[in-house]
Amino acid sequence: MRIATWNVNSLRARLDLVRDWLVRLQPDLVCLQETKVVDELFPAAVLAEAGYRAVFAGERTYNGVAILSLEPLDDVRVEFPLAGNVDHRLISGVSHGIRFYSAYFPNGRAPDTEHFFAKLRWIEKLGDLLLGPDGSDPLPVALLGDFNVAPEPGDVFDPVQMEGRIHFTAPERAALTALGERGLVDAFRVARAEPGLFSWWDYRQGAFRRNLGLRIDHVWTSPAIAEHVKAAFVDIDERRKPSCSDHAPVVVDLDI
DNA sequence: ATGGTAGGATTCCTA
Repeated sequence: MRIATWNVNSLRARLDLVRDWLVRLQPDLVCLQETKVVDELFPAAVLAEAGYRAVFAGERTYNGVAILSLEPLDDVRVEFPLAGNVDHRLISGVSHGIRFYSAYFPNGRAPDTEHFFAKLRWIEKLGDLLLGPDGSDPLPVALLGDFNVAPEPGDVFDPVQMEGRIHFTAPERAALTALGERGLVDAFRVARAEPGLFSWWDYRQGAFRRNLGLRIDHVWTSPAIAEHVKAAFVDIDERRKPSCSDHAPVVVDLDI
């Protein structure tokens, strides 16, 4: 089974790239973030032509998540981890006996702002939602998405320069560590231990050309699923193309 | 320290 996550930064702006990528890579399931489209305008027909079903939860201009799959998903849920926040950042469905989540974590904007603390709370509440207060979900879980956090020094272009900046602060990394300790494994890292495997580069300042990237897009799974990881890669070619997203797809191959 | 590029709905907001 090939699974992937891709923050497309507007699905309609990226539709040709996404469709061509699906046809070429043939993933079984793809989690998208920042679709930036209301459900009424979701381009389901174009994706269906490429052979993919879609479930989605979007809004105007911002946020928006979807899961594309070759096989239909069961028991689809649209959820809002943080009470009072209606950003469309989380959708899930069941396939192959696994609950797959497409998640768009809050950006946080800048350390020690209200948005930053809301990000930390959102991550904590996501853990409650995925794994329950006692870490018990009846199904194994796969959490794919734009986590907006680089967990380790090898996940940022310069850990000294980045230390304490948004995406690489101690509280953000601690929030991810706590989430993992509830029963999730970085499945990408099962196959790929080396530093510098970035998934996002800012559009500005020639960041991609200079490889000033971060690994903030992740595939985390229950331990029983992580045992089945056979390969993983960032499809960096998608970041070189005209009119590309600022994120590249992250792909994990499982022998299930 | 600041601002830089991109997308989307409209002269700014978010990332």
